Parts: sequence; C-alpha cells; structure tokens
Amino acid sequence: MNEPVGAAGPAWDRLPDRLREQGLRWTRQRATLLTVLRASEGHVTGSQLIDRCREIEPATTPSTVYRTLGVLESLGVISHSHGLDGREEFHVRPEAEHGHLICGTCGADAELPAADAASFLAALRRDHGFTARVDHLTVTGRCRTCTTEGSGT
Amino acid sequence: MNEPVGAAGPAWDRLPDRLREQGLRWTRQRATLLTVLRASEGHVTGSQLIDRCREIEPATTPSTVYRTLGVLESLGVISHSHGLDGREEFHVRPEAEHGHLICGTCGADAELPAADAASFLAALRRDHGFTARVDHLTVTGRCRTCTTEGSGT
DNA sequence: CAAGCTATTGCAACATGTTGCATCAAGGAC
DNA sequence: GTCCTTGATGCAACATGTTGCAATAGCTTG
Repeated sequence: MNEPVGAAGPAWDRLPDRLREQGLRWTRQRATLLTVLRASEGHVTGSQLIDRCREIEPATTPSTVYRTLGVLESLGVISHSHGLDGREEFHVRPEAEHGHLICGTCGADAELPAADAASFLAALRRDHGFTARVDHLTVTGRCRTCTTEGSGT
Repeated sequence: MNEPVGAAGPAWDRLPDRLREQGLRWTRQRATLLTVLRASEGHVTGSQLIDRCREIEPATTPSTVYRTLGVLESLGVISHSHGLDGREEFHVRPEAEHGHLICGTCGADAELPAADAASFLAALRRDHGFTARVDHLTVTGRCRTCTTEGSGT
C-alpha cells in the first residue's frame, strides 16, 4: 500500500512471497500468467491474456486466469477498467495512475493523466462524498480527430 | 435534438412514425419492448428488459431486443452506460442528462448531474480535444456511506 | 389487392466472463 | 519424507451479449 512498486521491477519477483504471506499459493498457472503480464505493456483484455498464456501453456483455462487476475488486482499489482463495450481491460502496473478517454467513433484509447481529473474527482468528493478511482475511470465520447472530421457531417 | 421529449409523454406515441420516417419499421416485437420501456423507470439491464418482454410475449428473443435497443438509442430515445461489471445499463429517457457514480463496495448507483461534470468535460475538450458524453459517464469508487463505515478498516 | 423491396426476425453458434463443485496439489506440521 | 489442511484448478453449465444467415413480414407501388 506504500511501497514503490516499479513497473517491471523487483515487485514482480517477490510476488510468490507476497502471495504466501497472505496464505495464498504460488502455482504453475500463476507463474504462467505472471510471465505473460511481465511481457504485456499497456492494456490487455482478459481473452488476450488467455491466448498468450495458452501459447506458453496450452492447457490454460479461462476460469483460472480470471480468478488469478482478481487476486492480482486485490494485491494492487494490476487494475482493470472497461472498454467501449464494457469488456474488461487490464492495466499492467500503470506507472502513473490514469483514466481513459475512449472514442466511440474510431475506438482510440487515450490516457487521461490523473492530474487532469484531480479537480473533478475532488469536487465529487466534496459535493457527493464520493471517493472515485482514477484508474477505473473511462470517459467515452469523440476524440479530436473524429470531432474535426465529422464536424460537417 | 431540440424537441422537449417528455419522459413518458407523447414522444413515445410518435415512435412508430419516427421509425417509419427513417425507412424503418414498426413491428409487434418493437411494440412489446416499447410497452416494457414505458413502464421502466430509471436504469434497467438488457436481461431485465428481456425478462419483462417475455412476460408479455414469451417468444421474445434476446437478439431482437438488443438490436431494437440499439435502434432506439440511435434515435436518442434511450441511452446506455455500463455498470460496475461492465454490464449494460439502459436509461429510459433521462429527463436530464446525467452520469453515474457507482460504489464498488455497496453497489449504490447515484446520479451525477451533468452540471457537476460540466467543467471537467469542458477541460477535456480544451486540453484533449475530446468531446465527452455525459450520459455514458460512469465513475466508480466509494460512496459516502462506505467511505465512512470503512474508514477504520 | 397483389407484388416487390428490404428491414426485421429467430435461430444457431460464438465470445467473454462467472460460478458450483469435485479433485488436485501447495506448503506447513511432524 | 509423509500427512493434512485448504487454496487452486479444471470442468461443465450458465449469464450476457453479438453476429451471420435464411426466412418472414412491414410498407410502398402499381
């Protein structure tokens, strides 16, 4: 909760122990997923992760992957948000917390720096008593390009 | 875009004609869904709508309902956003545009008045050239109650 | 009213997750 | 090293949508 978990750093290597400290276990399947996650930059969907795991271990089953992703998320190692269609998108250890700006027209997915949402989130807290999670914030709309191109439509 | 479409008002009654004007058709299945929608306040999920349609017309099939919902959404009659798990939530004719504040702890779903998000959205437009849709904006986090109760946890 | 065009429908199959349950196997105890 | 506890796995079934396609049926024309 307070250690500086570096992106592809030592935090990954200590994962097995972190799990064991919680009474959880380190298994072959989890090692496979870890390998895949370490090689995944940016956002990945659940099915993509499953596909990649199967390249290493063909016997990989969806339920195991999803359940492990849940465990990793509760450990704060990864986080997830939802794409345009509500499908899950996992962020592998975002170096900086960020939200998403997804264009409903072209599908572009831009990162929204936490700082840009800070005052909005602060207002939500002040006015609604609501503590929002930046890394799960997804805003949909139209990106600059699509707005420009479609302006005459 | 400029007519005052009242919640359960005459706009519903003119739906058949609105569809026909676009070269679309008014069918028994759509009438069923319309009946259900008129009786649905607030938010409903796709499967809820299907269930309710089946109460009237047992032969209702999912694909037809989802496709019709898409048509209605493009007409601006309804809109949808995504719940906590990314599942679709349809808003039946929101009188006022609004976003959602969903609590990941208790599941509470509060409405976020468009005005409260206005400056944030304006900033997105200014700084990112991104035109956001308020009615599809879902912010997840912790509501006031859960923040208070869980403060000591 | 009959004919024709084509939007809709319903079905079946698929995609993405989730869940219950019996079985397996980490990892600690002895 | 063996035994045990119980977390994790794999399977099967289900939930929620989505999509391709052939058949159906609105709606306009003549």
